[in-house]
Amino acid sequence: MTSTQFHRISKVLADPRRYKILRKIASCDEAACSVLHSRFPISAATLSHHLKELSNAGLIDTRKEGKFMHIKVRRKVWKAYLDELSKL
Amino acid sequence: MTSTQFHRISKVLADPRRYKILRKIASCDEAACSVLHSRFPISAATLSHHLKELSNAGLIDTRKEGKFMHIKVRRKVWKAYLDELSKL
DNA sequence: ACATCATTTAGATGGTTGTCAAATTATCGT
DNA sequence: ACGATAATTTGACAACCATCTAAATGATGT
Repeated sequence: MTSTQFHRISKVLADPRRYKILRKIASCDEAACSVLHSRFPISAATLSHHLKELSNAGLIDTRKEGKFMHIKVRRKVWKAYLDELSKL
Repeated sequence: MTSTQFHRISKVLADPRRYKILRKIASCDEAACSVLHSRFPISAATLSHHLKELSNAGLIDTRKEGKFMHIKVRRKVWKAYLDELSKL
């Protein structure tokens, strides 16, 4: 894990709502964008923004199926991030 | 660890320089404020600001000895934070 | 009492960030 | 081709944040 990615992940975790979104995604094998939208009291644009931030940080994988977007947590990246933190 | 403290710590870790400061403190048993200041290219006011953020998040303990300030990482809080993250 | 030192606080500044509405894009059903 | 749907992008806005200088505070030495 590069220093750049490490700090990207740290920044992304700074927003409580975004962290909740990440936890929601992590609570199932794969999450649908529309389901996330129905669970969080924010606009579709804001949800899209947060998902982009998570994706840019490398924390999630996304795949499109027709109009629908499916998201899953990249467990290996998450583990690497925790390993890095535990070096403090 | 409360949800509030958890998010405070996450926010505090979002700034790369502040994280470096935390690592520096963690690299020795106890760090002196003046030593930290000599090691980071920021003003004393900015260093003070960052130390206050770290303290408010509960990540460090500070003690005064005359004019000098000494700082150490609260290892138990750090461990609790990592434990929480690993629940994802 | 006064000067010096270490640190903190106050206020200003410029950059960042989460939120929205509106527009846009891509997909699907008719 | 067209309308509806799911999701993204754009631009604006308000709030947040790291940085600075200057001033203030408290401890120390004379």
